[in-house]
Amino acid sequence: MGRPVVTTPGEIEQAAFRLFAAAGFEGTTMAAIAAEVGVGQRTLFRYYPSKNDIPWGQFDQTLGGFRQILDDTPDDVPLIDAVQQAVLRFNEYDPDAEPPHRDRMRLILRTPALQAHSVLRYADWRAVIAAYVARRRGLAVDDLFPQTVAQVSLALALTAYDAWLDHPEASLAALLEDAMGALRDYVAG
Amino acid sequence: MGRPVVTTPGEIEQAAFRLFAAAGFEGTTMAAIAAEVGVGQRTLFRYYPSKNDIPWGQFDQTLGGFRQILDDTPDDVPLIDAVQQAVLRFNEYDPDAEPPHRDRMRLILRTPALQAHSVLRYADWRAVIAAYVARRRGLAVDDLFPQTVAQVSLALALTAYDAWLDHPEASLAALLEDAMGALRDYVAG
DNA sequence: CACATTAATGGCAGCCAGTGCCAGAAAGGA
DNA sequence: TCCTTTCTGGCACTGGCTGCCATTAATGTG
Repeated sequence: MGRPVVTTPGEIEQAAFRLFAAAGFEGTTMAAIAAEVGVGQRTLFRYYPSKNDIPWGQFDQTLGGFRQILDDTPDDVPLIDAVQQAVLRFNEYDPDAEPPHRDRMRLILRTPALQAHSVLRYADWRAVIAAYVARRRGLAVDDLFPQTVAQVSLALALTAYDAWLDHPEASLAALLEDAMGALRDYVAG
Repeated sequence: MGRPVVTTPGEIEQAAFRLFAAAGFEGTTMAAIAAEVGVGQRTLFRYYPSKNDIPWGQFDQTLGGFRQILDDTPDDVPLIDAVQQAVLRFNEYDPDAEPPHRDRMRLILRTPALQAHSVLRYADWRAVIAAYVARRRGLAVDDLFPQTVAQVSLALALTAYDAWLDHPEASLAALLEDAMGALRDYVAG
């Protein structure tokens, strides 16, 4: 029971993106978003801990799915393929869900304040990979190997995403493969 | 000519680190730092564009040296070795300069606000690597290969630094090598 | 020796994100 | 009807940061 909620994270997100599109991220104040939603500014901060978190939406909850994808992978799949495939599948979207996803990622990857804030979000994403790699190899999560794989996986994903923003005609999946290919070339010499 | 300056970036840095050590980064206000230096708060912001930039000190100027190291590398050195060696040399410090360097890096890598802010600084560092790789391979800086190498190099450096904070007995150089070794293992399968 | 010119200082007012506090609103249950 | 629960939103406040501008302290120049 108790007083019913007056809005939803989704509603806030939509209102916010509307304003971001019009005035940019920096040019949009929390007061303006609150007004657009028709809610008190104080309430806004109960739905999103910071302005920087709004573009990320429900990212945290999707990490469970990411973990699931990895756990569903048979252990006889080579580690690098397991991780690579999981990253690919985690970033698959319906064709009609792609344009908004791209807008969201453009905002996140090209707005300095969000670019900075993102590393705090990526940390959880990396932890999922590190935990999986540690289990597969019988290591501790903090060991150098799992940590390296997690960091490198993020590096590849970021590179692919960034290229995707400049080349919308290419598929994100293909770019992720290309980035992995570049890494193999680099290491092979 | 004109009015002489009343302080230096170095003096500010020292005062700031003194306060950070006592009250933590978040617990130290710009007003407190200004008072410690004996300077107006407004002046502080002319020396450092933001509180987050103080721990980075003169990092920007060191990038010239990084570029130099790469440019001085003979082109017949395999690309991966050239980059790896440059990263190693860029992070070499006198034995007596190491403890403060470690404190600085601990602050940067373990304080969320600084961790976030750092990506904006890393961007310049990555650009140095990307530019070098692009030249060596006759590619554009924006191409996937140079960007991937730059991102991955940063991933390795961050992994090594993070491990270094937990294992002061190990040398940073050794950890960088280990991270590279982990990457080779990972890619080799 | 005045007197410009130049360049840095620092105070002040103000913006914006974010927080603690608390009174009040709106639901369900006894 | 009253009580409990839960969410709301206003208010005051902190802290980073900026624009504006008068002031200060140097270095020329006549």
